[in-house]
Amino acid sequence: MASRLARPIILDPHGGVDPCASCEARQFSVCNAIPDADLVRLAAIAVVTEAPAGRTFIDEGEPADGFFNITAGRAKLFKLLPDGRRQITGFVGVGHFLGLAVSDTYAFSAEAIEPVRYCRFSRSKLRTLLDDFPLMEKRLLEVAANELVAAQEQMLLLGRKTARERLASFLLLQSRQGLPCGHSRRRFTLPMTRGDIADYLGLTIETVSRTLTRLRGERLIEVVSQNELLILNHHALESLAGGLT
Amino acid sequence: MASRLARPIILDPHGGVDPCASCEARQFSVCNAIPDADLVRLAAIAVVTEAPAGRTFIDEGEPADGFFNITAGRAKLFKLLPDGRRQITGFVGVGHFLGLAVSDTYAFSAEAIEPVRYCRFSRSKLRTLLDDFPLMEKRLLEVAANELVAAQEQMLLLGRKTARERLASFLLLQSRQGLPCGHSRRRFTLPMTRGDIADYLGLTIETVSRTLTRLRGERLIEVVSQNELLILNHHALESLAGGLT
DNA sequence: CGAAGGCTTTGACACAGATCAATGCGGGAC
DNA sequence: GTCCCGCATTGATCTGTGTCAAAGCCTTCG
Repeated sequence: MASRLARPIILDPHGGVDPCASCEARQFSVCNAIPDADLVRLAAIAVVTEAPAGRTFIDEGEPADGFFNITAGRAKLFKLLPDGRRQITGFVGVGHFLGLAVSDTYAFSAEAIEPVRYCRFSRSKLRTLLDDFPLMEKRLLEVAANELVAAQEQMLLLGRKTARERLASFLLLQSRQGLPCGHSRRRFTLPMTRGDIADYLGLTIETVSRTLTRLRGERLIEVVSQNELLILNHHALESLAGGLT
Repeated sequence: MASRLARPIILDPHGGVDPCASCEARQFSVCNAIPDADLVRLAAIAVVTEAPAGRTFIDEGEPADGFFNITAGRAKLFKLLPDGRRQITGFVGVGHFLGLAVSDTYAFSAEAIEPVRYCRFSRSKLRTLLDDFPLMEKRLLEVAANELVAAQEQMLLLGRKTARERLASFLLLQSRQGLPCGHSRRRFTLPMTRGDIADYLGLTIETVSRTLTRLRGERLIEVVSQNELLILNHHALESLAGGLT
């Protein structure tokens, strides 16, 4: 992961290779709605930026002057209450588009979990681009609709599932979202801390830890290392996640 | 309300008045993206339907062959777990567009709270219409983005707020969404039952009831009748909803 | 009018998960 | 190696909210 980020950034506005054409995130992103021939236009308005792990690169409440497209690494999105209580609303990775909200301030914050690289688009320039490429707007609508479905699923989890059910749901989600290539999907990495998991599931660190221990005791999972995990009984985990027992 | 619904439906595919042109929901809806001159096309593909209070008119998991646009009444959207636990993901009213999800089955169910009237569009016909009116697609994207923001706010509520904070947030939301005309915004109606409120806030009926009683005791609200409510101390309610104390 | 049934309120008690408090562990600096 | 230091685990206890149970109170309907 770190080695991928260590490569020099190849954005070069004054000619040379078109960075968007060689972007490895393009296939996962709404950018793929822009035809190859027009990628220069996309590249012209994209500002590539990097954020080290732990850096907050979107601040809830700040003026929302830009949109973001993650091209490397993973980040967490969250909202805070004044006393510090935190709800993580999602973990996002390569290809994820951020900042859709039609509002003048960001509705959430974003913090890099791993070193992150992203393209930043100004609101007005993206607007113009979208007007010229309605297909991209269609893709954005698709993406938004899918996120809405995921958000409703998460509301069900937060409002009605028990701690065990939440963990089961979360682990299955992570196993599905695991790095697209490599890893058998039964074995995968959790790039986030227990605290992040707790804030995503509406629990405390201790409950997450205890629940994982219990799932391990029941032979549903195996905790290979602190952030590597193996699913032993996929079927039982699915039942649990679905609310049976 | 009932009298409004008792009016005859004026949809008449073989000529006569254009029903969409005279639709009172149009101003609140994405339909307003269709220019007046083309409303006939919209009317041609809309099937007007009514559902009495209590009727479930969208079933989670069923093939998603249609999209819906509410033109009268209020409905609740929800997801169920196999053992009956229910999470209400939202209350929707006039102008609300349902069924965005890019999936072949519905991700949630919808049930009328009051008598509801809606326009139903088949997936393919709406697709064609959207291709011809990109402005409507833009409006849909806006709507979806706003719903996403609301969904994230609800995740914060469900994952991190206390019962009192949830009720305060809910009451303020309802006072804002109260019927656009009439009512002073301090006084408003709750068209849903305590059970619905509980399932929306991730609580039980008893906790909702007790918490309302307590807020009443603290003179933050007044419960005029079972489903009519008056906000006495808006400021204190805002603080509570925001997580202060 | 009075009976009936559904919704709401109130009370007593239970429990899942939070809080408080050690202790354990693993990876980086040197 | 070994000293840190942050994260994770485990234990003991507490508590907000759930559960169970019993009234209360509208609204409908005969």
